[in-house]
Amino acid sequence: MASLHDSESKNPNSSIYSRKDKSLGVLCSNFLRLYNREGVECIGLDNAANQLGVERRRIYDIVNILESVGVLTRKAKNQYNWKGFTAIPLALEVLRKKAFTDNYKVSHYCSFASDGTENDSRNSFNSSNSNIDRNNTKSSGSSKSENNRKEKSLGLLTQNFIKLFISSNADLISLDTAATALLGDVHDPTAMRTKVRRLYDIANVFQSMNLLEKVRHPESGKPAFRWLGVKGYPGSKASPLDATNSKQRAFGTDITNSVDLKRNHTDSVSDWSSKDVTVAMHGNIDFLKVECDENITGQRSSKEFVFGPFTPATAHKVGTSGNKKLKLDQDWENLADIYRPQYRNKALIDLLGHYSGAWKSWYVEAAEKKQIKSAS
DNA sequence: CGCTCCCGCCAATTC
DNA sequence: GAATTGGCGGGAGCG
Repeated sequence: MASLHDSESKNPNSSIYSRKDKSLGVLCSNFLRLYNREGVECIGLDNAANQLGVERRRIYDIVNILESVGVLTRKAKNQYNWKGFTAIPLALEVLRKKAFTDNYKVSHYCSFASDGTENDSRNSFNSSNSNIDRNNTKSSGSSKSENNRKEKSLGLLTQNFIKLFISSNADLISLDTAATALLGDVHDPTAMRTKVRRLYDIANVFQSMNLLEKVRHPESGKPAFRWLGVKGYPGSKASPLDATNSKQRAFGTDITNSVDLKRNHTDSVSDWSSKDVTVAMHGNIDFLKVECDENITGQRSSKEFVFGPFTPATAHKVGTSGNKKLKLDQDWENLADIYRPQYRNKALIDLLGHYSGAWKSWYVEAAEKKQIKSAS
């Protein structure tokens, strides 16, 4: 039904081109919509670029950001594994811990209380290694920072940006502030501009995922961002924007049982991730069904799971659980081909808005699942 | 006119 | 040495 194929006439010359239609945020939404559905496990960059109708370069942006929050993981050249949103909590939890371990002194930066305490030129923030899974610190010899490239990667920046939020008690952070903090010192206007540009990119995709919210700062009136993290709206038990059809499965069983009005920024993440999620993840596996067959142990039986609102409108039921995943890849490609979203497609845009809303309501729903349950 | 941030050049990395 | 990745910032769109 209301699918998004380009039903209308082909609309030859896309009349109204808007820069916005090409934003990373929109692209991210499309990307998510395209891959966040059951059965998806591997993503080919070429395919993605084609389906989404953008150059490869943009895919890298999206993928890098998504990877830094666990939604994807690199599998091989041109290949990524889809982990899904269920992986976000854990990723955030890890970040939170890391942030503490590394002892981010964000507040320090946020308040602009500068004092030249750091001992070296460019500072800590970036260099705070991200994932040193390699315990063998080959820090031998030159600390020359040859790995400069890596340190400046979008992925790392993304994680640091997040850390900034979850490890500080600042509710609102402007990109300038963030950039300043992330840059450590460096009073270089050029570096600053570049950093801010990147932050805009990140902020856009996070906004599309509803992890971040852009608001106007009360006084200054300047734009700033608020970290929503995994629990969308804290205090507001508010009205789920039109609970997009009831079909949505309320997210596993008990995932968010602690949501509530914690309203404490510091653990906004843990609310969703730490305890509950952990439990949920171990508790009912079927809850996270997106994974790669490779290492799957086999039975996990039925229960096709659809993650929240991004449920494909026309999803074909996998029904018989999955052994057929082998050729799923192929099917997927074909199927995707049919859709072929186009930015110019007005209908698509609308639809995306719809999904965005759905995603939002999903949060609310998760937060109130208890009530919902008793609602009957 | 200043905030956003798309676009794609081209260097670093990886096959 | 070709193909992938992806930093980077010019400069255009938009409010």
